[in-house]
Amino acid sequence: MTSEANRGAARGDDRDEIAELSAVLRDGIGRVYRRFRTLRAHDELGDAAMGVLARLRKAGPQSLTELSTEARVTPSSMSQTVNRLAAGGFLERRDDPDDGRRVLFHLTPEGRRVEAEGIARSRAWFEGELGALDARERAALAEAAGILQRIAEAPDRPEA
Amino acid sequence: MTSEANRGAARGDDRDEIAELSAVLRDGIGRVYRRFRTLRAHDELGDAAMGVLARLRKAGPQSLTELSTEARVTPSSMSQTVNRLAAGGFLERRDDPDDGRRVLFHLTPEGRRVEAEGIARSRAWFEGELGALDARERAALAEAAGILQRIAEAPDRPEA
DNA sequence: TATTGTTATACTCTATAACTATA
DNA sequence: TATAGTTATAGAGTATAACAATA
Repeated sequence: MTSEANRGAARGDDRDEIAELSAVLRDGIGRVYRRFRTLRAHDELGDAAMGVLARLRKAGPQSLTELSTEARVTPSSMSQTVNRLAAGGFLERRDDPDDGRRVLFHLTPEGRRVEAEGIARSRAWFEGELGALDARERAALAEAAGILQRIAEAPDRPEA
Repeated sequence: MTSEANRGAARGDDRDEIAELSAVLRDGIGRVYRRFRTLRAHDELGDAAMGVLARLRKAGPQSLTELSTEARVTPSSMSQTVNRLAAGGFLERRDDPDDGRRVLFHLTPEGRRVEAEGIARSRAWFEGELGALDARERAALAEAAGILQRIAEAPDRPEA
């Protein structure tokens, strides 16, 4: 457990520092996330729906399983999210020609449009705030972003 | 990364860097936030409810307006959240003796207990991940946390 | 009049359980 | 049997609108 020198330390005096960092970082993340959510215009799609559209734009047509895995929600939850999107005309179902069980979800032109425009407001706000920082602060955020993405994908820890 | 250290630059070549940082950071924040949410045990309170309990512990009894302002939700939303918490016995309403319109929400012993225990699972996971980082990475996260908290509280920008 | 708080109603997002269809 | 996807139902969280009580 306490073998490695650098990584996986978390022992002795580090523990207080880590607990403090955990609390502060979690608080900051929660605040910014909720701020994004509240900056959404009233006629815009919700965050789960927007996430699906963004995923389809970035990765092309996806199956339900792929979408639910990427978003870390159950297939059932994702099925309902894509139902709302399909009802609104933002995506289409198409049967996978190679596997009769699978369904591939494709962006419609309308879906592509709202994906491009949908995050404009909160993005303008966030970019404005980031632009007001100095280069050193932005560098810290850039490094933090990479670490957060990595942590978010980490498998559950067996938790000794 | 370009040279200068003047705040509020955000012009010329910086713009691409900021747009990229915005997208990546937002993605990382969203992923970690949702990960926190899904790590919640099924019998635990939701994130809005836990946020209220945490606020009451940290800041003492609060009015509805104070709670809703701090959480950036409408007073109506917060009223419903505290209703659920009161129904579960996690907090109590007490009339403000100095202002008949106000109600102060107090933690009950049970509320204090679940607040202390409730975040244990996701905190253990997060602290485990943070403990696996090296000191330089943790320093970047610590700086990022402070910046995020500051940004989250920034007033809306007039939108140039 | 302004502020504080509430209820009624509706939508998004999520989950578990039970189900169908295909591999 | 295993995998992919769906529907039914329920609960949390949020919002707007309409309201009551107090300052």
